[in-house]
Order: sequence, then C-alpha cells, then structure tokens
Amino acid sequence: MARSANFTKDDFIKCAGRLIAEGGPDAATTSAILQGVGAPVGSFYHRFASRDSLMGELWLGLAEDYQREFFELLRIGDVVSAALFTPRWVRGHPLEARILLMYRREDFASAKWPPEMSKRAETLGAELAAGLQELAEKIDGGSPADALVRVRFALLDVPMAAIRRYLVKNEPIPSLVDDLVRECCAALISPGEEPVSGSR
Amino acid sequence: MARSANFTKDDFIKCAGRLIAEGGPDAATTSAILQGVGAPVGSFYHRFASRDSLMGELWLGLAEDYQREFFELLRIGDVVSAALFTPRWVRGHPLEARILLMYRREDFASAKWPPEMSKRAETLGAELAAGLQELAEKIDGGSPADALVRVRFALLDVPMAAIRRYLVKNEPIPSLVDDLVRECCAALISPGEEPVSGSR
DNA sequence: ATATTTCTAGAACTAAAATTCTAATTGACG
DNA sequence: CGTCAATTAGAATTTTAGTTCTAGAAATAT
Repeated sequence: MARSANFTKDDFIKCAGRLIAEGGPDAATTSAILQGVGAPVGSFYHRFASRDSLMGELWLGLAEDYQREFFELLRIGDVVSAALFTPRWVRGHPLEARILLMYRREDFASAKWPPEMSKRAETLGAELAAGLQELAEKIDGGSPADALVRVRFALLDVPMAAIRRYLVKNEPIPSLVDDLVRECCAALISPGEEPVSGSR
Repeated sequence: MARSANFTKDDFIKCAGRLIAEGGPDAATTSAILQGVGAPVGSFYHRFASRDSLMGELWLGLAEDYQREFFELLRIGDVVSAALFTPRWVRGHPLEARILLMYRREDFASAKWPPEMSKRAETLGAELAAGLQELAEKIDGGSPADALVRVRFALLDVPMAAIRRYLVKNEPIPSLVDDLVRECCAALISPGEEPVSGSR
C-alpha cells in the first residue's frame, strides 16, 4: 500500500541505547542517533514525535522488563533471592543495566514526556510500591511504614548500591557483591522461615 | 587602587548552589545565576574562566568539606559511627547534601574542568581510597581486596543508598535510616572489639 | 499506468546557552 | 585633578541541539 521502510523504530532505539551506554543520556543527541543509524532527520521524526518520546520508549521498555522479572521473583517469595535479582540482572544484561541503572529517570526526560508515557511510568511505580507493600506485611519490622522502608531498602537500594561502582567502571560484577547483598538482606529482614542459604 | 567590587565570587557560587539544590545542575545556567545575583555577564566572566570553573569550585568545596569531616571520624576509628556519618551530615547540611550527594561529579563538569581542579578531585579520591585501605587492614574480610570493597560498601555505599530517597523527595532523614545503616554495618564488618551500641 | 500513501531527504528555522568583546565607570593614589 | 587598574555593562557572536517543512521517491492496489 506504500513505500517500504529503510529503518525501524527499533533501529533508532537500539542506537540511542548504545550511545547512552557509552556516554550517558546526553550523548544520545538526535544527530548522533541519526548518524549512527545512517538515516536522515525526516525518517526520525516520521516515527517519533520528539527526542523525548524516543527516550521515553527506551527507558520504559527497559524498566518494564526489569520490573517484570523482579516481580516474578517476588511472587515466589524468597526475600534473599529477590535481593540478589539486581546483580544477576546486571550480569545478564550489561548494556541495558548501564542504561537503566546508572541514570535517573529525569536524565531521560527533559521534564516533558508525552503524558501517555508519564502514565506508564506512574503505573510502574505504583505496581512496585504495591508489590513491596505486600511483602512488607509478611515480615515484622516495626510499624507497617517502617517495614516497607526496610523491604525497599533491602531489596532495591542496597543491591543497587552494591553494583553501581562496577556499572560506572564498566566492569563485571564480582561474586563478592552477592555476599554483601545477602548479608545485608539477612540482617535487615527478620528471618520469616528461611535461613540464609545461598541460591545463586 | 581601583574600583570596589559589587559582587564576590562567593555570591555567584552560593547562588549556583541554591539553583542546583532546587533544580539540579542544569538549572544553574549562567543566565539564571546572573539573574539571581543581579549581575551582568561581564562581572561573572571577570571572576570565572567559565561556567565549568564555577561548578568545579562549588563541587570541590563541598566534597572537601564532606570528606574532611568524614576523615576526622575515621581517625577515631569507630566503624559504625563512621557509617552513620553520612545521614548525620545530611541532616546538618540539607542544602549542601542535595548538591553534593544527589548528582554525579560529571553532572557538574561537561567533561572539561580546568586541569588544576581535576587534580584536586583526583587527590580527594586518592585520599579517600587510602583512608579506607587503612581501615580495611584492621578488619578481617577475606582477601585484602575484598576487605576494602567491604569497608567502602559499609561506610559509604550503604549510607548513601539509605539517604538518597529522602534527598530526592526533599524530606528529612528519619531515624530509621540510622538503624538500617547500623544493622548493615554490623553485619558487614566483623566486630573488631566494639559491639553494636547506638551512638546517635 | 496512475493514484495513493508511506517513507526518505535534507535544507532551513528556532531556541537556548555559553562566551567574547569593547566601552564605560569608579575609586584610590600620586 | 588626572591616571590607572579593577570592575561593571550589556550588545553581539558562536555553538549546539532540536525541530519544522516542503519536495520527491517508492511500493502497492486499482
């Protein structure tokens, strides 16, 4: 029904991802992306409303992948292995990790994502909060509010902190990181029923 | 010997700091700073070689303050109270903390600080590494390399992770944070001699 | 073959930020 | 009081990134 395309949306998204993994979000300028793909501007704006729009799709895609996998583990219920998810994910997705985990969401949006994307991001955040909440109710960690803080810290903040340095230096995550995460997790979450036997 | 100044370097640095605390490094554009201070461009470039130069002075000043205080604690030697330093510093310096701890150094330098400043930053990093190294030798945490990772994680990474959320939301740091840091620290660093008695 | 629609092309436009440059002030000092 | 250096002043330039716009090319259905 019409001319066939030389490029796909994904060509642009992939290229932007590569540029970001190498040099951060600022390195993914429209012209750098264009040059990387070998496409003219027109072909870019034919597919994306704006650069922010591309950045949004890229970030949301990765964040949704990451969170979906994390939730699968959460369902199973083992707290420690949920805490170990992040280092494992980073090992399995080194490029994606450098994009998703080294920067803040704001670095991907000059404050103006299309509203549809802001909604998606909001949903993601709400789901995560709900999942953690549910888990928090199962442990005893002082008040319910405190238990939530505790769970979020043990399952997300500490693992992130443990991997960040390696992400920044672009080095593989040593297995010592898992030990550190495990030890913190055990200390932070009072043992429901399972002792601290290693999973990975 | 000459005309008296209407502004000081510090006027510009303070104003930039305020802007960054409110809206991040990108909010501290030269024109925003100029407007905040009420000065014309000429007066700015009379004092600073470039915007990067101003950002460098601002960042280095804060980093040096932070690190100096941290080292005073390190000398004393109590590991747990060193780990609790960061939340304490954030409580005492909320504005400075938002500038120093919410962003990466690169956010303050578009890749090009004057070499003198890069040197200062390098020195800071080396001093920190040396201090941690010294401490690492006193604890038993596997190989010497592992002990260093462990100490850095317990004294810096974990406390940072514990406060970041509150920094971002611009909320006061709850005392629960100290508990979490303390618990992790105790779990990570094998007790030299002191048990886990609370200090703050 | 031609009409229709999608896609390619890239020159031109816009906007924002950093920086330069030249001229004018101003205050202390001889 | 006139000179000199530090400082103020701000218009103008440069740079860089994002975006718009108009024209043309290509695939497919009729």
